[in-house]
Amino acid sequence: MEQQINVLVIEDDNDINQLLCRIIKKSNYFPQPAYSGTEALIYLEKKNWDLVLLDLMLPGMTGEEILEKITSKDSIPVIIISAKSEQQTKVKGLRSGADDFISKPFDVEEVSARIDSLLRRYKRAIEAPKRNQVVHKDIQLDLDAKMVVVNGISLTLTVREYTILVLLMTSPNKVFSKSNLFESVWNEPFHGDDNTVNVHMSNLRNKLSKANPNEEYIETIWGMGYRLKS
Amino acid sequence: MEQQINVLVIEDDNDINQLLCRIIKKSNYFPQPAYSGTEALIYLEKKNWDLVLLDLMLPGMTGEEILEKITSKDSIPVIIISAKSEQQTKVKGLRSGADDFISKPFDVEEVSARIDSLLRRYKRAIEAPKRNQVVHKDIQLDLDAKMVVVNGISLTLTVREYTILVLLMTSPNKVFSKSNLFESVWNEPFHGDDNTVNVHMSNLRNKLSKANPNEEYIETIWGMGYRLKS
DNA sequence: GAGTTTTTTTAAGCTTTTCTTATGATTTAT
DNA sequence: ATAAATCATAAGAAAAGCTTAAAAAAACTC
Repeated sequence: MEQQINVLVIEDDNDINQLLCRIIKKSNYFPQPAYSGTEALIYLEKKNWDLVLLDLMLPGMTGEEILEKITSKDSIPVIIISAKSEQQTKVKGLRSGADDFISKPFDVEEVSARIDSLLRRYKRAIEAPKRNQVVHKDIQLDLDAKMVVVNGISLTLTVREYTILVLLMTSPNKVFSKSNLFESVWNEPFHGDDNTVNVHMSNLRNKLSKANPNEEYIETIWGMGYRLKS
Repeated sequence: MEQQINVLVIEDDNDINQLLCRIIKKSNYFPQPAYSGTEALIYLEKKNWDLVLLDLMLPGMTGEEILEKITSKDSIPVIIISAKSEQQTKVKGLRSGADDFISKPFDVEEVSARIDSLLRRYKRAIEAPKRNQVVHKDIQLDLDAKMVVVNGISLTLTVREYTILVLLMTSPNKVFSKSNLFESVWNEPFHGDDNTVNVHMSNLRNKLSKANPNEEYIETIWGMGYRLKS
């Protein structure tokens, strides 16, 4: 479920507005043109915007006023796009809360790159920190919560079972010999005639198949060890 | 306790580097000059930087390589400051992860404004999740007042109990091992056979359940640690 | 420095997990 | 086909981990 990214383009010149909208659409964002300050305000109220492109010379309301409205309320990223190219205007714009300032005439590629760059940083900011998850078939393994969900059912595994499952799931194709497994999970050398690993495997399989009887997750490779069944 | 803001200035020209450092100092940030790519890498390892100013033409290592190193690891904001002013270079820089691109010769005020603007957004990003109120079930935790209210009843916790509760509540899903907990709360290495954490947990649970006998807040994950019960 | 509070240690009882053992099943080799 | 090797599973003993109370030690308070 991808979130759509909305960009408000506030620019009275029809051609330039269209051009900007085209740039935005090409990057797979969703542009909304606004041709006056007052129109812009209506849109600003209505939606949650991810980015505003703002011309400074506008009918109805100056760009500076709009900028103030935006920055006083939210922290929506703003890029000013303006024909006023004096240093003073630039500095003032940036200091009043704009994130970038592009002078007209602008280079299409640069505008696109600056939009992407700003959204990249903004998205990183609002994105919830990603969960540390590993998935195989319908097994979901959360490494922070140390939680295992199979077929929608939450399992309570013991440490050994959990550690074995993590090991298998982080190398889904590898065959783990008993020696392998033992030394990784127990952190001590393996002495051949040991049934311990087998028992834990059996218990783990048992719990997994109780959560989903129609699926096999762990494969026995005779004489070699175990592996996730793919 | 104000956090100092560190800015790494990677620029081989001595005069320009000094000028940039002066701009930064004037805004009350802490500049660190680096005069080559290799020198920059050393600094990058050593500290947590809030911003990097990066010249593209460098001895030892190109700016592009440094940019890649930075963006591949962290998300430190980067402003490129370069004499290469072709559109292509700009776009490429921005697309490879830079947040801004300033062409030489630059205007001092504009550089300063762009630095402030970027840091403004960056700080907002990292400070946003730092709320002073944390809530879980009917536990309200005020980090400023260091007060805990459960079920409407104010609790008096000891420092240890309080710190443990804060830790649990700031990562509601995470399982904290005793080692985890001990090292976070006590700030010293954990030696396995220690019952201290257990005792504090018991006391904390005791106080919590006195405030609300009908609710369980802390879950024991056998052999793994503790976690907030959700 | 005596009294109070907090923290740590100790120890006993309890719960859960782990390991061992035993037996039966399955696969491979001859 | 039969023996040998390897694996699966159940059950119970042993070990490890957790809880809690209470005492000892340490850290504050006045």
